[in-house]
Amino acid sequence: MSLATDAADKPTLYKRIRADIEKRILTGEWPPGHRIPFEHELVARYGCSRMTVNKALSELAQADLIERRRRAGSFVRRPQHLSAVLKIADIRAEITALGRAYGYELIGRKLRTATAADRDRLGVKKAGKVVAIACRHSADNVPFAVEDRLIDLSSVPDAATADFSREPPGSWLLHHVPWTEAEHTISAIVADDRAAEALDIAVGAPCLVIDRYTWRSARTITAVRLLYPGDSHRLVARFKGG
Amino acid sequence: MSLATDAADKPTLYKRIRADIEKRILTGEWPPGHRIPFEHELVARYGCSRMTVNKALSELAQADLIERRRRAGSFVRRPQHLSAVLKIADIRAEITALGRAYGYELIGRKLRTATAADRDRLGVKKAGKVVAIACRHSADNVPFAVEDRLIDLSSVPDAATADFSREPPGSWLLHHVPWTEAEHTISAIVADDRAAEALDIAVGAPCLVIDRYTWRSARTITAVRLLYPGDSHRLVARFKGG
DNA sequence: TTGACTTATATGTCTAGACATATAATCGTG
DNA sequence: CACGATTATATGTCTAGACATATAAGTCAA
Repeated sequence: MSLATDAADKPTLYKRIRADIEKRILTGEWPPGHRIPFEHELVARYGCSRMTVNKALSELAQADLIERRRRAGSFVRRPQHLSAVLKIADIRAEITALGRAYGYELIGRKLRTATAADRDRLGVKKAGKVVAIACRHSADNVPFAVEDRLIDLSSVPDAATADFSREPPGSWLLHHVPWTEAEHTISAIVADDRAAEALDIAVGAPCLVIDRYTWRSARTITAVRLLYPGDSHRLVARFKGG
Repeated sequence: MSLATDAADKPTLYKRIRADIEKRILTGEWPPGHRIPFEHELVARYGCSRMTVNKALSELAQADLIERRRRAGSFVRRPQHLSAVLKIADIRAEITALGRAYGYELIGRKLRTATAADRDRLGVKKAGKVVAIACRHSADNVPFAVEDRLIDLSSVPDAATADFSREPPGSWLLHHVPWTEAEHTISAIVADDRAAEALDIAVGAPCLVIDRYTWRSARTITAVRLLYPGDSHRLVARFKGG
């Protein structure tokens, strides 16, 4: 019987507070920039202790839905563009799932102290050790993608001794290192001599480029550039919306 | 004077507890499946109250780094698969959000009975009416993307009379038609004569292509192809792991 | 052996306080 | 008016308890 507002079942109080606020943000009732009620106001409204509303607000802040500023209050954060779920699986899994034979070839692997370019690419300031890896993935013996990767050893010490001659670094990392944030940048280029040779395509042919950066908290794990032949490969994202 | 482990500066206690645990997980000292110390053990180790370690563990759980089970304890989670939220905003909103001047130009608009090619593109069998739209988006008066769109009028009758000379069809649809499913296909091509002229780039220059199909229930709403200059435009997707 | 019941226990939620800290607003002074 | 010092206040962190709840593990009967 849904007679009352929504105290029907019985989620815990802080979850209800969180859900209430979340709903108002998502429906646009509280637009970006809107100041949500102060903790003491919510305490009064829900008749609970401050720690309870604090927990609700802290979780909303952790989820980037709101921003909290001392002395000023808590505010609805800006973004909320049209968002979609894009699944970019581990390449080995992707090819295997397509029912094609996966091939992997390690082209090069170097362990070095981070150069200025490496630090710039990883977005770190201190010069620690890194592993640079170049490799090629193929499907049914046809080049599928070339990979150029940098792994920060201060974040992933085990990568120094991992055997990447048989297991692709992407798969290895996925199974050994949890990540909290990542960023993909997708762009297009035309193949230069080196790319053309590695992918067995013509110089000047279009290539799809995916630059992926992965972090654990604020710490960089790895930066990878994947080059796909653009006319044969397609990145498909299917998702549900609202 | 970094003599101790890392109590040098002074993050709050619960953050230090969280960081300590996180580090052990990252280094592999506590592999997936490992049971981390019970709250009361951490309370003893850090000499604090249970709420403090609870906050640290709760955040690690919210970040999916650990899994907490009543009566059993807290366990290191297996690293998650790579599935991500890709944000592809409405182009007008995207450019505006960048703080650049949005420009829009309708190149052509045709209302016609669906041709075989149209039906194929929309994935429909019956020959209904469609609107074909070609337009160009610019940022600070520089071509940003060209759009080639087909709208199924049997799904969106209002589109027949909508004024697309001022409002881009993407924004119009986003605000008038709810969608339930969409699919993006991203690929790379080199510019042909027509694309080169529209985007003001050289013939043979790389272009990023996004083909987007949108449905409501099983009904096609629209199919659109967006062409971006590949060397200047980047599609950025930032997301949280899970 | 299997299933049902009981118990012990780790986490989940909550309270009513406390002090710390960053900072928006205000006040004073040059 | 400009600028530095002061103050008020909202959030940040923490405590020492409490009771709730799910469930692993043990117990006992069929």
